[in-house]
Amino acid sequence: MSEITEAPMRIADVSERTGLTGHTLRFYESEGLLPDPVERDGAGHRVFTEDQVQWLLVCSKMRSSGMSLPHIRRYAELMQGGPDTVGERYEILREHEQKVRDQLAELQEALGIIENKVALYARQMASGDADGLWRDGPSCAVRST
Amino acid sequence: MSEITEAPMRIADVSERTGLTGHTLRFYESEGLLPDPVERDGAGHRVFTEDQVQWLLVCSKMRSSGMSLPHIRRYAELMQGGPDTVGERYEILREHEQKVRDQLAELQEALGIIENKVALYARQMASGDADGLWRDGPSCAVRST
DNA sequence: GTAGGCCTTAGAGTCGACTCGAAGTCAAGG
DNA sequence: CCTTGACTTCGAGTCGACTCTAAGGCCTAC
Repeated sequence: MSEITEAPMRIADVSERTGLTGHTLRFYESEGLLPDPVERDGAGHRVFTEDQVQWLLVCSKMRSSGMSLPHIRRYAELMQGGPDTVGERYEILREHEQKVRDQLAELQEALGIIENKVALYARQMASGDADGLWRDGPSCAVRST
Repeated sequence: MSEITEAPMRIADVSERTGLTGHTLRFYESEGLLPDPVERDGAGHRVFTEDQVQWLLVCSKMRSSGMSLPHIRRYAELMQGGPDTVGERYEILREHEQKVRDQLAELQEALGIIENKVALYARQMASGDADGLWRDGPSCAVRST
C-alpha cells in the first residue's frame, strides 16, 4: 500500500504518453470512454491515474484497428459492472478480433494486387519499351473473385 | 479485331459486378476517377466498357486498402498521359504499397493485444473465479513500445 | 396510353471522429 | 502586480466519402 504521491499526471503528460491530443482526451472522457471519472486537482485540471493511461493506450490500439467509439464505450461501461459483465466483454473482444482478421485479409488481397502491378511496371521500365500495358488495361486486372 | 456488339453494360450491371452502387459509380465518374469518359447510349444512359469495369475493380481494391480519391484520380490522369507518366504511376503504387504494409503492421499489433486479452478472459472464465483482473487493469496492458 | 422500372441531373444531407476557436481560470515566476 | 502558459468549458467547424432526394426522361409491356 505504498501511497507515495507521485507528480500528478496532467493532460499534457497523458497526451505525450498516448499520442492522443489534449482535445481528443477531453473528447474521449466526454464520450464516456473512460471506465472511471477523471479526478481533478485544486485548479479543476484533470489528473490521470496510471491505470487510465494504460486503458487509453488500449483504447488507441482499438481505435487504430477500427473499433468504433460506441463499442469502446460499451466495453468501458462493462468494466464498471464487475464479474457479471465478463461474458459480454469477451463477446465484444471476439467480435472485434474477427473484424480485425477480416481487415487483414482484405489488405492482404489488396497488397497482392499492388505488388503485382508494381512488378509489372518494374519489368516494363527495366525492359525500356512500352509494349501495350501503359494504359493499365486488363492485363493488370484484378483476379476475378 | 472482333467487333461483335455485346449487350451494352449499363450502370446496374457494373454495380453488380463491382459491388459499387450506381450512386457511387456516378460519383466516381464525376470525380474524374475514370481515365476515359463513359459513353452514353441514345437515352443518355451510361454504357461501360469491359476495361472500365476492370479498372473499377482495381479502384475498389485501392479504396478498400485506403487509397484516397485524389490519389486514384491522379493515377487515372496519368494513365491518359502515355509512357512518359509511367515513372510517377510507379511511384504512386510504391507509396501506396508502403501504406498498406504499415496498416498491416498496425493491425497485426492490435490483433496481438486483442488475442492476448481474449486468452486472458477465456482463462479466467474457465477457472470460474474472479481474481482481480476483472477491471481490465494494467495486467491486460499494452506492451510498452 | 399508361404504369413500371431504370436511368438522368444537381445538389443537399449524413456520418464518425475528431479538431478548432473563443473566452475564461489559475498558479507560478520576474 | 502582471504576464505567461497550461489548463478549463462549450459549441461550432472540418473532412472524406459517400448517400440520398427531387424532379424528370425514355422504353417496354400490358
